[in-house]
Amino acid sequence: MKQPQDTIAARIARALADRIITGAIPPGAPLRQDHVAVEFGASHVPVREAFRQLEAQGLAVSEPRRGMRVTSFDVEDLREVAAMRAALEVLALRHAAPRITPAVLEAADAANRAAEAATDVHAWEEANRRFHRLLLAPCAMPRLMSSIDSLHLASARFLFAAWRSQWEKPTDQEHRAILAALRRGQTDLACSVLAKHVGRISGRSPQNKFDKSGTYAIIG
Amino acid sequence: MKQPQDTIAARIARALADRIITGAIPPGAPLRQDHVAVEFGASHVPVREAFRQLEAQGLAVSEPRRGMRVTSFDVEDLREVAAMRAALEVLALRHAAPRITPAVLEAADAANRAAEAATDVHAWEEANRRFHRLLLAPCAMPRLMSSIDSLHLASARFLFAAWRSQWEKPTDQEHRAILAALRRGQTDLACSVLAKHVGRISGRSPQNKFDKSGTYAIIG
DNA sequence: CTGATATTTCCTGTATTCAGGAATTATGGA
DNA sequence: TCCATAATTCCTGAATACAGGAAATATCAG
Repeated sequence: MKQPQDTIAARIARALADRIITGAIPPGAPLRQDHVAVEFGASHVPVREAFRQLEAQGLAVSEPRRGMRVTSFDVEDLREVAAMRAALEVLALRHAAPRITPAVLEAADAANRAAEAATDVHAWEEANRRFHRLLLAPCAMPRLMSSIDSLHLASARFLFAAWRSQWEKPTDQEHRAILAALRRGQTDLACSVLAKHVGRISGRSPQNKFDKSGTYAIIG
Repeated sequence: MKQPQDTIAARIARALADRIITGAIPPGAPLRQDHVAVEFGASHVPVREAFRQLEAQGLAVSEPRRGMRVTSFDVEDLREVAAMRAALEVLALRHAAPRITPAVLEAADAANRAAEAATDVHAWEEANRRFHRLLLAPCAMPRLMSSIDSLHLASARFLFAAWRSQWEKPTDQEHRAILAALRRGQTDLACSVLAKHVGRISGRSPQNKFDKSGTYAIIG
């Protein structure tokens, strides 16, 4: 259960990150270190380190002498994340394309089928993220992949916030188009489809469910 | 001297980050928390938090149960940083261009003149970074700007590592071309010049001064 | 010289305590 | 009554002391 090469701070950070992403801890909520410490049966030192990790992931902000607070977001943030994802994922795909093997394409296809078979938003998100990551990872650029992962985290927050109650599964026709282009070696086409596809996420969520103040306005 | 709204951990992180970027602490060097603590007259708790901040900036890596270590880098990392900068700075400029005022252009011009008047690499780097930041900041995308800042940090590390001893000042002709294009409202031209300009940094450093193992191979 | 063991070093985490700032509540004056 | 000021309380930031454990180093026997 508990890996020895896994620090308590890292475990707390993962648990809190998951709650923030899924919306279990809402945007704007304060994170009180003593409260978290007793919940995880730890002292405040690893808790503070976990807070720093959340801060690095953009999931929380520290207001000195006033504690940590879960970050808020609005449609503008979603658009920004989408634009950054488009730019960076296209860059990654361009470098990855020559190194993508048939095995990778097959795995990505499987991930896409898993997404289309998903029955809830959580499973769909996991499969969708896996699809993107499989195609981009061959670029072998660790810093770039880490940035993309962080953006996917933010995207997932929006997804869960907007589509918690009712959620209609998208068809992911574009995923298939990307795979088809890659199979034919049409890197440019794959990149342009990917850019459009990622750009679409900022239009796919129901904007009226976010208010403009940046605070939480969710959802039945 | 000491701002009250400034935590000890943040001060330690800034001081260490500066040393790492300038090369005062070389790549691969271990960061021992107790040594840092006594040097700054602090306990190990804020030091560990500072380490996390360095980790978030990509300046150090934590090997669990073995301590922190300053990250190494090689030409491949430089190319990756350059490619990411090109992608993200073009994105930022495209959003910033319609909001750039004559005052911003004037300030950028001043920064460029300061760069050309710089007598040492440190002053040049500061002015160069200011030039880029002035033109991009009007995009009003905080996450994007923070990513670009982080990439500039990494770029500066390469710059200081490669050009510590002898350093010939570049002419920054391209900076002027970007400004001219922006003054004429030619956003596309400005973006393409910027992309080429940023891409050039990966060819401008003397590659032979980096070895392939990723360790430090610098410089008189 | 080699390999196993012992020692040391230092990272990770706990518990306790305290100082200082922020927010809230209580108090007093107009 | 209402507003401004003062007191209290809460919580973060930080220090100190200490324990457990892993890794590196030194030591010693064969």
